[in-house]
Amino acid sequence: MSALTPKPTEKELEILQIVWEKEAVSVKDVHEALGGDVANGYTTILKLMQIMHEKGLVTRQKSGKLHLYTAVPSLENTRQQMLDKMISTVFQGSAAQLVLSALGSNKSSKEELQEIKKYLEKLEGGAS
Amino acid sequence: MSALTPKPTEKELEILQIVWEKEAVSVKDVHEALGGDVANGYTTILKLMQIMHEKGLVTRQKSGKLHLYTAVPSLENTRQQMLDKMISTVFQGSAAQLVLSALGSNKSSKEELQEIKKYLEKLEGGAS
DNA sequence: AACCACATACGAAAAAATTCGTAAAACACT
DNA sequence: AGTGTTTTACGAATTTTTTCGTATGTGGTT
Repeated sequence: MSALTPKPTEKELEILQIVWEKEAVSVKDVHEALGGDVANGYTTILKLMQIMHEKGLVTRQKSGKLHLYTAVPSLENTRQQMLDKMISTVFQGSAAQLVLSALGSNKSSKEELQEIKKYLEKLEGGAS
Repeated sequence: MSALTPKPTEKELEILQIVWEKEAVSVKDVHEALGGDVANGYTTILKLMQIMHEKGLVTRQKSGKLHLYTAVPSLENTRQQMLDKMISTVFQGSAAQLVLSALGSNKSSKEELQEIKKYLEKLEGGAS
């Protein structure tokens, strides 16, 4: 087991998205990526990122006069955590049901469906 | 456009789970299903359900001295909404990626994987 | 060093979500 | 009608999350 990071709040997740995309980002980067002052005040984003730092959701390092932030939890882990929770809360614990629902909305291309099928076949070869 | 129900909060979602399972439930039912007083005070659940009623997440009808609650948003719609949001926030908009993640970590049974495969084949016949 | 632009720190307010104590109402039974 | 039990109503406190104003710091330029 590792020292887990707390579950990000909704706004924190928005910020993490940007941080994941770009590896190391300034507050300004995030603020702009989220739509600038129209959407959020600069100090609002700053404060959020400071809190995220306190919580251990991001690390940061000085670069000149500004801070560059990096995500601590990986995108994959976060995805997994969120999926698990969703599966247990609205899919009766069945990952398969979630998959069927996700496929059902018809947002995947033929190529993607192919890829999924290939992956399924790979799975069938190995684990239970 | 229809008058949508607001997005349920986390606790509200816990309650909705019970309501979905049982069609029409009393506060007592929900309270017990969620673990009784150990987990939540009775009036806490009651209050939450009253708020959900105000918000339009549930309807209710009197039955003797108590109220029986029914969910307004369907389980399917809620699932879809939650999936869509999750896909857009942590899966770069790709349902296929979500599917791969959900299959990857997990223990879906061989039978479930088969079912998914079958469904995929059905999909390939139709949509793009 | 004085100034300016930009970045951070801090504190506190506002908003949202959760919890619960207390009182009133509804029904059942005597 | 009176008493007891269950259920609801209401108000308020608490906690969590989000927002932002103001002050302070930092580095570059003159």
